[in-house]
Amino acid sequence: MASKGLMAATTKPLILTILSEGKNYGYNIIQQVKKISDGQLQWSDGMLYPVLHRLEKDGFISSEWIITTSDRRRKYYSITEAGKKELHVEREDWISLHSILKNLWGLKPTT
Amino acid sequence: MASKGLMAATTKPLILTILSEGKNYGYNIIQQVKKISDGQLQWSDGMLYPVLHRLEKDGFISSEWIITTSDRRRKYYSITEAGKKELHVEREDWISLHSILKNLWGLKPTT
DNA sequence: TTCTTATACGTAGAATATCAAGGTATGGTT
DNA sequence: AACCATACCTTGATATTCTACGTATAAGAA
Repeated sequence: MASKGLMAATTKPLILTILSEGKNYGYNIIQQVKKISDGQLQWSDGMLYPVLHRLEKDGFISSEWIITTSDRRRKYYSITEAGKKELHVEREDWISLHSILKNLWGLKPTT
Repeated sequence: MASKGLMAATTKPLILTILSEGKNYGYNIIQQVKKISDGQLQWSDGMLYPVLHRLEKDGFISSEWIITTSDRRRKYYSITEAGKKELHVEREDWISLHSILKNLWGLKPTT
C-alpha cells in the first residue's frame, strides 16, 4: 500500500532478508511478505519475478529448479555470499536513513 | 551514499519535511540535507531540480522567484496543503515499513 | 585584471525501474 | 467439466534517476 518510491526501496532488502533465512521460491515469497507485513504489502507476481531475475543477474541470489513428484515445478532461490554482503549494506543504509528521518520528525525511539 | 532505491525513497519526504519548516530554495536544500545527514547525503543539483519540478507539477509545492538587491535570484519553494497531506502519508508509510523491517531484522527500539 | 570558486538555476538523454496486463501450465476441488 | 489455487514468465507503457552539460552572477584571490 506504500508509495512507489518506498515500495521500490523495500523489495530488495525484503527479498534478501527472506532468502537469508533459507531458500524459497517466488510464489511463496509473496505469501511470506503478505504474512510478515500483516497484509500491508501485497506484491503481485508480475512485479516480483523481474526483481528476482535482476537480483540473480547481479549475483545476489542463485536459482535451481526443483520438481517434486506429484507436485508442481518450483524455482528455488538462495542468497549468495555477495547477496549477504549486499543485504548488510542495505540494512546499514536503511538504518542510517531512518535515523536521519527519525531526528527530523522527532520520533520517539519506540516507533 | 545510500543505494539508488533508498535514495529515491527519501528525496520526496526529505524535501517535503524541509519545506514544511519554511520556504526554501534548491541550492540551500542541498546544503540542508548534507548538514542534517551529517554529510551522509550529498545531493547533486541536477538530481534535485527535476524532483522539485515534479513535486510542483503534482501540486505538493509552489514556487516564487525572489531577487534581493545585490544578491542572486532565487526560486523559493513552499509546501502546499496537498504537500502537507502527502508528507503525512509518506511519513506513515515509512514508519510502517520500518516497523516491518525492524521486526524482521530484530532491531532494538533504540535503532 | 583575471582567474577561480561559490552561488544558483536549468535541460537533455541514457539508463534503469515499476507494474499492469496478458500468457502458459498443472493440480485439486466441486 | 468447470473453477480456483498454484507456479512461472514476458511485454510494453510509463515513470524515474542521475550524469553531463549549459547558463549566469558575485566574491575573493592571485
